[in-house]
Amino acid sequence: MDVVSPELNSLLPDEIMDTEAIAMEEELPAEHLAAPPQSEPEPPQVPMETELPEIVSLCPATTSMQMTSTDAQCSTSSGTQLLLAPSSLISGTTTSAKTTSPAVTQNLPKISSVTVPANHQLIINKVSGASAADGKSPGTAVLKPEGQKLLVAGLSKTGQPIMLALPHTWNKPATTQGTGDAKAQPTQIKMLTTVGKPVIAVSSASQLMGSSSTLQAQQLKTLQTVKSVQTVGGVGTSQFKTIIPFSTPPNVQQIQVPGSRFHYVRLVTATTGSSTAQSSGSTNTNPSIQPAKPVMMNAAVRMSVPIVSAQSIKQVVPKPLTSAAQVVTTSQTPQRLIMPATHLPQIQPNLTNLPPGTVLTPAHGSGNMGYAVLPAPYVTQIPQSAFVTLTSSSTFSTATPIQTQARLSLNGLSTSEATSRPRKPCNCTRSQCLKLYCDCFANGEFCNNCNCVNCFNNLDHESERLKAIKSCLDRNPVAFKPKIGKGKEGESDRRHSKGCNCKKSGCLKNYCECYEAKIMCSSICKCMGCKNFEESPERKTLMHLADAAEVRVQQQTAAKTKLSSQISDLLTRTTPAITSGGGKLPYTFVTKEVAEATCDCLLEQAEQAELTDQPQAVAERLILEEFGRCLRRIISFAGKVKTDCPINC
DNA sequence: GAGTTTGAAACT
DNA sequence: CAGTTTCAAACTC
Repeated sequence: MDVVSPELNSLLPDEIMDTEAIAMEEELPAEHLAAPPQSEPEPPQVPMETELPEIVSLCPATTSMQMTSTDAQCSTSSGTQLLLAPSSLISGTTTSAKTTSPAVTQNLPKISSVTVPANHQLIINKVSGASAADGKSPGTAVLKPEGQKLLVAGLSKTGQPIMLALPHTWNKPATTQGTGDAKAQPTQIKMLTTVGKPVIAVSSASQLMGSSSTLQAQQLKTLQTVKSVQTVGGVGTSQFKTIIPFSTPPNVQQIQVPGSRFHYVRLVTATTGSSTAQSSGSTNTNPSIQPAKPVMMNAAVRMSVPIVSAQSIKQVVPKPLTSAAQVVTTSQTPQRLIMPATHLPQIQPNLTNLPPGTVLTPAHGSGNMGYAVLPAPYVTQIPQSAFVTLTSSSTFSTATPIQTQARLSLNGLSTSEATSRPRKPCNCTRSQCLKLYCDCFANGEFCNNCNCVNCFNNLDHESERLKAIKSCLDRNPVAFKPKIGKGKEGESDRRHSKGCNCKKSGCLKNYCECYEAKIMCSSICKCMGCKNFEESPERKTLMHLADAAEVRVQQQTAAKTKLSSQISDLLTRTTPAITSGGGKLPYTFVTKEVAEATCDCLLEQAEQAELTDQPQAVAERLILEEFGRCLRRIISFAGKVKTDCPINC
């Protein structure tokens, strides 16, 4: 299957390919492709992943606000409810409408009907003129050619909104195809739903918003957690890339590489009408024009980002994005974006002030797109206070002022992982950390504080890294997917996706990926002499030992913590008594002269004791008492010095 | 810390 | 797809 259309390939870094969606589609059994009754329970199929390929997207608020009527929807084969609008775009075919959430349906136009094929693909063809519902293309909803916007939204069974917003330009052929003909090359929007998971596709902000581009920033308030979406692309192609438009201009797009944990942020300049994205399935003959466009999105900021209801989307209050930096936040997530609109001359010098590793990719052709690709782990690795200034050299030649300082606080899984469970530093020496041997690379993270040699797994070597990612994905499209995921129903909750291949370790050492993941080997393992199964006495023994060791470690840690706390408390309580005005005493108060004077005092005391024929014990006591007095005098003097000289001198 | 063992990844 | 090599982590001493 052609995963990435030529136009998106030209638009995005090479490595941005959706393996997860591919796998997802491949994993979907046939029964899931058939349309079940709406009331049918959730299909049992569970993707072999623990990390749900949810997607964070920013859905333009005005997309739904532009809608004027209500209740346009249909259902997918998986039971997902879809909402299609506006009705003027669609002339009906077969699928019956279903009721959906008022939050979603409000302000949406009615449509007569639309067909969602049993393969979970919603195909909307733009056909000029009258209805195309001539039966020649079953399962196809027909768009009118006016370039109108289409919103596909709905609710999953869990009530989460599913939205697909399309720019009006989507029903034009992609500019990247050059000779594309809108009529001959109908736009197809392929929507892949995943069992029980909401789907969101977000259109290009610039395309959607038109003159309302200033509203884009507010749209950032909407964060959607999404399962899988494929959008854009032409006939026979599937797009699984994720670009989430933030605004225009500038546009900030999150790009998710499904199957991996790379999160990208792309800042894109405004696209003009001439360079507006046009989707088509035909070949890309003009890659220079690359507008922001909606693409497949996936996960990784996943899990922790809650789904925002369609109502929330509509409640976003448009507010012009002016020169002042705006902090766009969502009440439901800590994610935010600061986007000051500053004029070009002020920006260009900032190119030299970018944080290390920031990648600026020259704009293509038309020059209206410049972007930076920042893997989210990098975002999480840089200080939160760091601002990333992104722009494009070619952008400077345009009339559109661009300066985007984006501070992304991705509060997703990767962030928490990065902060709470920092990856063990790698020690790669020969792989340049660009092969899956490297744990950092394999987990989609940059090397950070590692001990590697000749490391290329950083933004200084972004091009090499991207090539390596692509190479890995070529070899194995799911190379960046978690290996440990859910097994089939009735099996263990977690299991290795490929199974191990151990021969000598008995699968009871960390050489074994199953054992390392603290899971038992399964039927798909090809190991020899496996002892990593439920009833294995060796395994039980090891588990007990490991548990005991863990308890010991925890106890030791607790003891250390308690001791440290006690010491700290003691110092806190005693410090005021030995200081003057708080703070530390001058650290140079024990000078050579002071020490000599102290020793003289002690010797004098010793001589006194000797002269008076005191017993040794008494002599020692007298000396110690003298020492105590000396110390008190020293401390007292030091305190006075500190008072006279606030700076430690 | 150096050397060995191990199995996944990469290569052929 | 199987066999071999490479690689880095796990392990041992």
